[in-house]
Amino acid sequence: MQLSAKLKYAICAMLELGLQYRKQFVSVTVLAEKRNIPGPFLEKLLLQLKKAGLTMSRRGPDGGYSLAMSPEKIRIGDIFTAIEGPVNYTEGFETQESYELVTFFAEIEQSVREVLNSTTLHELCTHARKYKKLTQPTHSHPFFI
Amino acid sequence: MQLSAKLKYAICAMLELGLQYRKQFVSVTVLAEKRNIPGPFLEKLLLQLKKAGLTMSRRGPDGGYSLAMSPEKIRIGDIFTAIEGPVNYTEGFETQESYELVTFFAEIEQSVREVLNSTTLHELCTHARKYKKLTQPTHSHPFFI
DNA sequence: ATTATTGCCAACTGAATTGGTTAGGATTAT
DNA sequence: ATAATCCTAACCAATTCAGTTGGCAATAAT
Repeated sequence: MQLSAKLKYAICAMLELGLQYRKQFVSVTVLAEKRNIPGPFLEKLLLQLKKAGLTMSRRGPDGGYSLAMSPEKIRIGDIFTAIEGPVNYTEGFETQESYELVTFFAEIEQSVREVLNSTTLHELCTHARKYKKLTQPTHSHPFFI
Repeated sequence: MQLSAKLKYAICAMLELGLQYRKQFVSVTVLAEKRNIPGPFLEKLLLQLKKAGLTMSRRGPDGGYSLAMSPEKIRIGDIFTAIEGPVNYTEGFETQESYELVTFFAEIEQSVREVLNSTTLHELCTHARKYKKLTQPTHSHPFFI
């Protein structure tokens, strides 16, 4: 039971866009190289995220993608939903003489939703920045080379 | 983001076996008809559940499947794992220059595990019995036909 | 105006997975 | 013996996954 590559790529890309928020548009090529994602594939994902209202874009030189809103307003669950469709655990049980399970799985579904919606992209970015500081602490200053 | 038919079938079947626990072995055919699942397909699932140690079986006339242990000891997560493999949300992030996300998704993974492991098959059976009583309350006694 | 740079869009592809079926063999109660 | 059952392997069509290819549309800089 693993996450799809699609979803992982999407989350990586959104994280990177979150870290670059309000700086400039990031081109697909740069994003793809930075996070080691196949370019044309990432392109489709960013477009999908755009249609879901999570990213925006500009064409032409120095164009690229950016978040459509501040990282505080984007939850991990939003990315999930944009890529994999809405969480729906109950569908299908009705047809199998197992109505009992519908109400039950509705609860599990709700729990999963809460887990995915309990974290924003902003928190993920904070986590990532802290991580970066920990792993690359000695940023040598030009004077001390 | 839906559950696979496989998983739904497996849970329906396990629920039915839970309701019949300690009564008799239930044949694949009967189970399949009762829960409206394609027979040969269900057969494979029950075998898979057996290999995971959740069901046991007996061949020959009056043979069939039964739970390998009491419903109290079987968690929904166990059925998930038997069918879909272990929950693993972190794999793949290491290779994408996104180590930051590993620790993060390990937490989400843990939350999902807890949700799935917080309920036993026994509770599901209790829920189902209650549901049955509510929907089929007037079980007409032979004397009063 | 031209050109280079970007995003946008549709079609295609190979491999894997899903959701099954078919056919036959092994075991066991009667 | 035989009928009922599980066990095993092979097969199948359709869909999804994980991409690639190729061309069009917009835009900034010259």
